[in-house]
Amino acid sequence: MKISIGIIDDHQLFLKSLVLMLHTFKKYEVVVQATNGQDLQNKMKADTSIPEIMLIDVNMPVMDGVATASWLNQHYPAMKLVALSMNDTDKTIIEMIKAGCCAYLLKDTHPNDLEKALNEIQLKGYYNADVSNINFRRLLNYEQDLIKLNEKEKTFLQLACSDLTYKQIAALMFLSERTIDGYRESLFQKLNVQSRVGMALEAIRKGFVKL
Amino acid sequence: MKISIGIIDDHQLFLKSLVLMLHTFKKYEVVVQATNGQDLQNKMKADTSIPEIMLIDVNMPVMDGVATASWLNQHYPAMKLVALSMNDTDKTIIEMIKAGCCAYLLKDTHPNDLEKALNEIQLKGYYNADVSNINFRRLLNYEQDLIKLNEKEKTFLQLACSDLTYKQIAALMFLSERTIDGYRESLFQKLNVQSRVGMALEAIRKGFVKL
DNA sequence: TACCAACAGGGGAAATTTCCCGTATGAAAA
DNA sequence: TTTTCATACGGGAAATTTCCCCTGTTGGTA
Repeated sequence: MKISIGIIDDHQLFLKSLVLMLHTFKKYEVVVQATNGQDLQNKMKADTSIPEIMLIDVNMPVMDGVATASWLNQHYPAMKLVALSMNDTDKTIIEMIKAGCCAYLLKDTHPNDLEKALNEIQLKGYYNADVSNINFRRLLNYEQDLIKLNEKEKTFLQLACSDLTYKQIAALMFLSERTIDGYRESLFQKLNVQSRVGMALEAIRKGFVKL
Repeated sequence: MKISIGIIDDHQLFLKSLVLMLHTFKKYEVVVQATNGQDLQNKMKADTSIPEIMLIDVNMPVMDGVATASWLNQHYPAMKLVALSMNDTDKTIIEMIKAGCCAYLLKDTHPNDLEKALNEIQLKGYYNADVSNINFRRLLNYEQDLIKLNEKEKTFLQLACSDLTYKQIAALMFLSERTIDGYRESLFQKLNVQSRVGMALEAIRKGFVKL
């Protein structure tokens, strides 16, 4: 009896290629393919075949990796979720783990390592990726230097990443310039920067603000 | 006689999977695989098998897609170069074409389309990707709104994307604050922004400065 | 030779950002 | 009930950014 696998990735070429690759691993069989979380939900409804292991790409349109992993974790708690990503700098690593993934693999891992990882997941229920691949120190330190922002701060940060002056931002948020000043100071401290430019850049790096 | 193909992609999993996929296309055969331009150069030196078509990933460490395509175009002018990328918003599309690529494919194209594209490239020497896949308007307008920066401006822009003050930047560039002021004004105009924050953000969006 | 375009720089001023100081209010905790 | 804490706000000032106007040099080029 082969072990059933599901794959979710928005890149058709990668998705289909990976399916081919998994078929060369004699023990495994791909039973579900989807290009995003939404797509998967539809296919899981229609099709009754529930894979034992699900490979999930982190970056996807429509319904991303974290949301998909959370959903799967809730509806199919027994399913082993594996996150697939391009770059380990991504702050979503920890979020994928929190969302219920038992393994994290980079797309530049060797096929042999993928097979090994799958075996280990099947056997032990989890897989610790190669230390050389993922920056574990960052991962472990992540929680403690995880910066928490409240809604107002997030709104302010979003608006600060633009050509707007603080006065304009204050007007948009229906707050006094002084109050905005307080948020700025708080963000400077949390992000460890000395200027608005630094703040904007750091906001993007940390993923608080997109593009 | 099969048509020989080369593939360059830093993601092992994708690379190897793609090789498998190409082997399912009966007419094609992968003769060279590399994880970046540098790697390819070494392999091309050692190995005498020169592929007719080369698939090149745009985003790679060490030696990126554009540099690799240029090098191949110079040293193997007869080789048909195909750019592979994740996102069509990338400004490197036009650069890949300029570097000598005769086709541009997104990684979320369907395998069937890849095969069609390869056939067409083999036949006609080039391939026009599906209009629905690539934003051609952007591509066509690209040249005219391509922003040209001289070296000093690039250096300044890079330094401006930080916590540094203009005074500090001036010192680092061995220029007067007034001169820096001129560069700032020039960049504001070219990037169509009103503030340093906007400039930094736009610099990142346009790819002049890496995150 | 005179003109033009580019680059480098100076003085000054208004707008904005950054950083002090301190106050008030309401909710939660001691 | 007093204390603590988070949030909202104000005045003022220094630093920085932004925007004017104007000078000089250099290297083509008409």
